[in-house]
Amino acid sequence: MSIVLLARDLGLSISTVSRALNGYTDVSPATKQRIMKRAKEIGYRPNPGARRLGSGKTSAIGVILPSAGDGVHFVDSIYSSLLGGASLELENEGYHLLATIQTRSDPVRELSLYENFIRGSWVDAVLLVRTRVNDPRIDLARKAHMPFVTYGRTESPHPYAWVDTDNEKAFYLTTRRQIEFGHRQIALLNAPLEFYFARLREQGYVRALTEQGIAHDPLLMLNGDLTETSGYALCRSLLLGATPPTAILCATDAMAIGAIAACRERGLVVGRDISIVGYGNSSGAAYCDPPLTTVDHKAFENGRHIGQSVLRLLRHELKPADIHYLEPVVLVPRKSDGPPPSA
Amino acid sequence: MSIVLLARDLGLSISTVSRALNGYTDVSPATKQRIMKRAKEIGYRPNPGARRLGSGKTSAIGVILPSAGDGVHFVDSIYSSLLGGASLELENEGYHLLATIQTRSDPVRELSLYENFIRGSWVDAVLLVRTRVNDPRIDLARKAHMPFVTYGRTESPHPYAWVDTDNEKAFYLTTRRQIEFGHRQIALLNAPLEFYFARLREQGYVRALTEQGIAHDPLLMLNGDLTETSGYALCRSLLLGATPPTAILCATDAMAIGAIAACRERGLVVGRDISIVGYGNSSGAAYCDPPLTTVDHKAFENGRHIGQSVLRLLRHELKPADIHYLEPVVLVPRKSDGPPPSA
DNA sequence: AAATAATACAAAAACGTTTTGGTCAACCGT
DNA sequence: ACGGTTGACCAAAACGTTTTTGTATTATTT
Repeated sequence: MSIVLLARDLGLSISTVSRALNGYTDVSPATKQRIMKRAKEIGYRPNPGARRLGSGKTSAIGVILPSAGDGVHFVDSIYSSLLGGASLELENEGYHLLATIQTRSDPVRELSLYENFIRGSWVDAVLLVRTRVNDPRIDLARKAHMPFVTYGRTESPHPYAWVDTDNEKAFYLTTRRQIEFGHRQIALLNAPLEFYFARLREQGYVRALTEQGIAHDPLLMLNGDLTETSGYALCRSLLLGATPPTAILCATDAMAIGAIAACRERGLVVGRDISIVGYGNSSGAAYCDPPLTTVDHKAFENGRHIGQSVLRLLRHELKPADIHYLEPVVLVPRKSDGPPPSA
Repeated sequence: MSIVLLARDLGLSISTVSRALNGYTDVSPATKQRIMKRAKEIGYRPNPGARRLGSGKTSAIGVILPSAGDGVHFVDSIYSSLLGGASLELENEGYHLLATIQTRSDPVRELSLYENFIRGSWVDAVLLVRTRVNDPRIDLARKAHMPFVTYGRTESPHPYAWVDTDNEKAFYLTTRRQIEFGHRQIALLNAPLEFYFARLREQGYVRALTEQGIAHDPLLMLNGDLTETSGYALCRSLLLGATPPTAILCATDAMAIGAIAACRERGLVVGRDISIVGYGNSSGAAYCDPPLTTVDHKAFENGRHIGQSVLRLLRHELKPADIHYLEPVVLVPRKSDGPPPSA
């Protein structure tokens, strides 16, 4: 099965066969054809280990998947779609994803896992998802000269390749929508602000409010993890407060579903007495009661862009500084929001 | 960084260093200590490619993740928890998951992806999840002498290592619960019967009915994919039928949520007018309206068992025939089911 | 005290590629 | 007809481990 046998079988040297298979030009088209044909017949597959040793290339892309929340043992569906898209693009070019699933969110351990991937030369590139405002992973990869693409931006002085969804716009749009409905007390159930996407969402939210001359109220800007449980708890505390909001924007559909449950518990009819908006357009969003107004952020498409970006990086087609993609979001209006009860 | 440099630095031969690092006994404890210490200081990490080439071991475990449904671009959260658990166990021993995410369910492509993993010697073992009644992956792995662990059983004449949840029991219990509530028209919204778990669930369902002298009605046994959309459509068609069921058992919580939406649309109050039961105890199940009665199948725990089983297989501690683990399920009673309206 | 066994280390081969640095012949322009 | 270029191929080195086999030295047995 080895290239040695294949070369012997063809009466050619190992190097010629290797170069033919790797698309070098110093092999005549006829010979190349012959090699390709025989390789397929014989079922030859280069040994990844040997290839790795010979060329230093691993054909693997490393990624560490964050869990959805603290103590929660599953990956946010956003990331599974994202990885699906990336995987699709990468598989086509013979790359595989080397994935570790983090069962608890732990930045320190996450970094050490990436360090292992990078320093141990396990991979040709890494995917950095769910970027933080100051993300040590960026520096780690940069210093090790390991190509990387991030999903989400960060505050780095150096240029880097990123793919992102327009989080700022998304929350600008949903906030504005609530304002136009007549809401003035609009709450934001956000992710922790250490994540850059959370900061962008807050910016979009604040911008919409400011534009309309509404002061943003810190008491209405809460942070939690991305789960239903968190959405429920946060919403509950808001409703029990002195001046409960008339609209609540959530960082994920899951949070929104939790928030809806909290409202229901208080006897509020969501969409009439109070507006709830999600984010992500998850599969469940259309089927909750009422159907959830949300934002489609096209995770799968983003994943494809990430995959393509990695490939361009590895082929040296573009420099990191020239690889940026901001996916536009689309608002998915459904029944969970509307004018405030007073209007 | 190479072992050569490390050996030279220590004034020892490469082989001694290698053997010390790999836990062989023909190195004196003192020397071993010295080597370990220096290796840590110097930050030595064996090159995975070279190790792979030298030993034939890859330190990678291959898995292909199925998407939740047709045309759906995300991984069922069951599998992400499962992989989280497996990953946890495997990382401890220095193994990584080599994962491909299937964005559409395509058994042929799935098989070819596994073939690539196996024949191309990318991995030391594979994880076969969501087994089919007749699963060609089993034969593929067996014939290639590739160690494997399945999640879910199958109809294979040969012994193999498996981990599974007690699907039969789960649906026996939920069906029985409905019968005890007084239901007689109980529908089953199942996964396609090509999946072995779907068959087991049907068996549990039928057993409970038969035990109580109730004939199972083929018209009440429907199959779909595992999404909300499918649950909605299937439930809708049941409700529009001649004799609508008074209770509906669903293969996933997502399907149940879809089913609840369909009931709501018809003006039925779930938990009072009709019973709906899910499966999986997903994070959303507790927050839908009404909170969903479901079955906790401990995907994360199962994943840990899978990881441990793989390790045992690779260490030759146990033979495949001796690795079986059936996780007990626990019913999670909530508010979505109860006595039928007539009672 | 000699024979045997155990211990601790080392030399060298093997793993299967890619890459480097050629060689040789045919073709080119002048 | 001659140096220079190009096209097609090859030999050998390199990659960094593990594994196999070998060899002193020391300990144990009889």
